[in-house]
Amino acid sequence: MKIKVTIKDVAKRSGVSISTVSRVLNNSKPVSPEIRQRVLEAIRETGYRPNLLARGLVLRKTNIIGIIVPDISNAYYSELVKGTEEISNMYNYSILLCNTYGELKKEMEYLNLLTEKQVDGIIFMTTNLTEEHVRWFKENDVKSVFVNRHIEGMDIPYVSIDNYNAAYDATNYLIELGHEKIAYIGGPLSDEILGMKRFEGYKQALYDAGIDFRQELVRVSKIGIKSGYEAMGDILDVHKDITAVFAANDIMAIGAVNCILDRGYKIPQDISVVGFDDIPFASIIRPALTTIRQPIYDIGAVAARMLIKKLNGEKLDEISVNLPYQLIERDTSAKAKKRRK
Amino acid sequence: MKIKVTIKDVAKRSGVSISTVSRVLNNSKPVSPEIRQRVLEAIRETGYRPNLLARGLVLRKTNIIGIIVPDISNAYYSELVKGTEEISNMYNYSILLCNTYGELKKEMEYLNLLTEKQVDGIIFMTTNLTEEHVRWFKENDVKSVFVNRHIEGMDIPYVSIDNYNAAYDATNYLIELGHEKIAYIGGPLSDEILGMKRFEGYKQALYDAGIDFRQELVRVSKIGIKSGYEAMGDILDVHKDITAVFAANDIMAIGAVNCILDRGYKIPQDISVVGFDDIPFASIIRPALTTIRQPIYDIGAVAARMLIKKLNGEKLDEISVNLPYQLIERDTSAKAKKRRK
DNA sequence: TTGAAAGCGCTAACAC
DNA sequence: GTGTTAGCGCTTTCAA
Repeated sequence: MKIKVTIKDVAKRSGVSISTVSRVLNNSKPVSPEIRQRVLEAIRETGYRPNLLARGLVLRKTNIIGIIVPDISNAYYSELVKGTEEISNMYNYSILLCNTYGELKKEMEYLNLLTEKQVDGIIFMTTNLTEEHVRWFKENDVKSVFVNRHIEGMDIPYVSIDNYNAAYDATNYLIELGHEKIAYIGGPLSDEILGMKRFEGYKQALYDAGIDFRQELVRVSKIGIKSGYEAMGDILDVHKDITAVFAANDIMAIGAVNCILDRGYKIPQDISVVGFDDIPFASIIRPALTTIRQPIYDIGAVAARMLIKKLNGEKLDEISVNLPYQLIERDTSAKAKKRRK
Repeated sequence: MKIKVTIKDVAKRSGVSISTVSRVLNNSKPVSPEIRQRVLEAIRETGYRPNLLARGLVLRKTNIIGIIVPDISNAYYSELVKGTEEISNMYNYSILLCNTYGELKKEMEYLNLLTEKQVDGIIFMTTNLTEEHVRWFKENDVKSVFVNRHIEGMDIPYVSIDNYNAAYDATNYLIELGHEKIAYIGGPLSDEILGMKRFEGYKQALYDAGIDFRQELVRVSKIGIKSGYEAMGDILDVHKDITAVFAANDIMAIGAVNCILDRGYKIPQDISVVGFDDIPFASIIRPALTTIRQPIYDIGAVAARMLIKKLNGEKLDEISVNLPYQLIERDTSAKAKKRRK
């Protein structure tokens, strides 16, 4: 076990005071060239590494950003975390990763833990923003940025996409292909985005096109391939004549695709499917999935950038950012066979 | 901006010394019930939260584990990180996430950064273990655990699976199905696992079955769906009569599957495909991929558990652990049409 | 059982 | 330009 070498050792070895060492370390004040040289040499010889913990204690700054996600093994979140990680690293911040399984209890624990660990800021993601969250963020003024969620009336920035309009566009795309019986598969209603926003976009598009909304054509369940599969099955059991389905995310959409295929229907000839997110696998599965592309990596990157600006006391141009989305036409969607009446 | 409340404030408010507060906080020494009560109350009233940074400085313990991965957006690594995160959290450790893109430079930077941040230990993953890594780990005695890689002659524990035998079994499975012309698609040779171990298992299985190894049937490239697709294409251009292919991981296998399908062959009737890893999407794509299942989550969990034992000074039962793997038969593999001679 | 004081490794006034 | 010193918020001797 080597003994840790500290700033004192470097000071002693180079025959200067610790403040001088600190100065060359941080370039915080001028130091004469010869002394700087001596110090640098001593650092090299001793293999000195500054203790960032100690520095953090006096500077009240850890250069650590906490990131709270429901499920890091979910392609959506891992891509997003990658974005935050890269940007953070660029600005000399590290990422403390917290996985919550979407459980409120864990989320609250992590929120508290992160503040105790003195992280400089928090990037927060949850599927279900509750009163308890709101209260916490009101009581604890930790610099934070939200992703995909938003607390009304608080100045916590957030980054997302316009889920309502994106869902509207996706549905409308199917309508323009001539589809009328368009099923909807979504997340639980407790989920503001996957349960509500996208559902509303779907309904509005139907409405604007003069198509009656029919509750029998929608299935809502927890998010997952299997639920997507089952939801599709439930609908197909009763409504064999649907010609299209819009799923609130790719995971559910892929489940739906598998179900449709397993039942012997052809995609897109018999049934068109449109997903949401454009996770990497959307383009890989066959048939490749038509979907709404979210700039997932960018969302993470922008969230990190906004947080860092906040940490630097810079003014944010906008408190909330909606990044552009895009409809990606691939192989699961086609014109409806029967003409629209 | 609220002013941070410190242990001093709590002490003042409850009319005791900071040492007493510290004692009730940590249960480190007996404190009389009345005083304990007073202190607890003061803590509640002030909303005091211990500063873990300061505690870490004196205890020389941050309860943070650094984890270094090539690509967090890769399903394999994100699942693995999930395993470490969960176990770490159970034992009161947090995860500092470092994404390297497999670049040596970034890996070294992170290694240094993590030690400066005083993490208690490091879980290290790389695709290509170099001399520089070895040197670093020799010079810095940071408690670490390796995943899937191993430094010969050092007592750094690692956890993995037996890649050689798993690849052997996968290949042998195809042989037993009657296949003889079995192509191999793998990672770069610089990659100890995806380039070497699995390749050798493949060759040995061929050898043991009396099948001549043919270099023309192997393609090696960087890891990715696209490379898998292209590698498969290259082979198919020349050798239209192969009846099976073993890919060194699922990503490449999925690329290969898509290529085979795009060229109008049927899977598994014309060509069987076996992958490696059993990433979540292996069971989702159609046809579902036959593959070797690695207990990915468990690998991460075990790595974390081992590291934490090390941090506690507990003796490890084994310095290196190979977790069990399993061949999962799904829909991309079937008996060869022509009988083996 | 409690308090005073030293010190973890560092930065930043403040003096010189 | 350089050194001395007072903390940052906490734990832990050491005395009382």
